[in-house]
Amino acid sequence: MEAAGAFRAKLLSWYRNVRRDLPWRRTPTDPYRIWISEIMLQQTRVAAVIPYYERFLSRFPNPLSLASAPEQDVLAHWAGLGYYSRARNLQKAASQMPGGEFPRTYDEIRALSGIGDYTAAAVASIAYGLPYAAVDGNVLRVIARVENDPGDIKSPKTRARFAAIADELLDRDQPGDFNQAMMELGATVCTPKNPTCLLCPVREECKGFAAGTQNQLPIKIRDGRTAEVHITVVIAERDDGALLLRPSKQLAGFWELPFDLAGVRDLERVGSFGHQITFRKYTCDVVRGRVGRKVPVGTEWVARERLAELPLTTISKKALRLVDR
DNA sequence: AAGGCGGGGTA
DNA sequence: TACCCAGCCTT
Repeated sequence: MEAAGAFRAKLLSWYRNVRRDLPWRRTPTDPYRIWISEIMLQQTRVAAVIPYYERFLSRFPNPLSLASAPEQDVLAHWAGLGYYSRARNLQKAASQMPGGEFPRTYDEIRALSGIGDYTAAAVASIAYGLPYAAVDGNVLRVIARVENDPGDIKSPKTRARFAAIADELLDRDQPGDFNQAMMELGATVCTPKNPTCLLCPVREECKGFAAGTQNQLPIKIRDGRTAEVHITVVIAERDDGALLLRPSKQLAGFWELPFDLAGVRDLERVGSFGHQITFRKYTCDVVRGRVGRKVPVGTEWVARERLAELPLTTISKKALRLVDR
């Protein structure tokens, strides 16, 4: 099975077994109720939301009742949840629905006040089965680990890359369950600290687990601070002198020695060095090893003669300098 | 691209 | 204490 297919199948099967019984999961086709739950869940834990959810919905059961209520009344039902602009936007959005009819397309949903990319995708996929990947903090973390991608998740570039990956992984036949499964995984297994990888349904397709880097992912660079990243650079040389390389994800157009690579045999430690680039401080261990007849995905053998013509990243050059070539 | 917006749980 | 959380909006 294709890699994304295996990932989907395992994740969804796991989700059906372990999914928590949450109030909003009992009315999965009601866009209004899903919307309310998604807004409440923004930056707010499930446990904190539950008591508010039922209370709010019995007082404001549909868009019309919400739109016509006094703002004070809406705020009173929100008091304690925080981020009160959410409540104001909720009411504003309700008044943006003609006749109290909840919009039926992603673009219309996305245009409502207080709804961004994440919430629009969540509501569209869960309530209507539309194929949009919902990418929240959980999903960013899961993808960083599954892909073993050290990109800074604060940067729009990285987010765009992760969103594209989420879109590829998405199960287009059951996008709602898939999105919830990704978030459930992030919330219960692939947690920020001490993820329980031994209980993870997609451990075998996780490059971060294979490389042992899951605990330092995702990378989140903070203001004025540098993130320390530890990588293991692999030098694999073929008998004819060809070197195992891959295109760099960070530095488009450049090639690099693979690092944090699974499935390398006969490891021999070569040395280590430090490298600082913008806000990232790398500690690089360098190893020499052998790979199987089939090279790891994304890598390829590059003949010695071609090496001089290729732009190599500085980290790769420093690593190669450590061996006698 | 950066800052503001709440409150609570967790290591 | 610091981080983190089913983010979004404004500047």
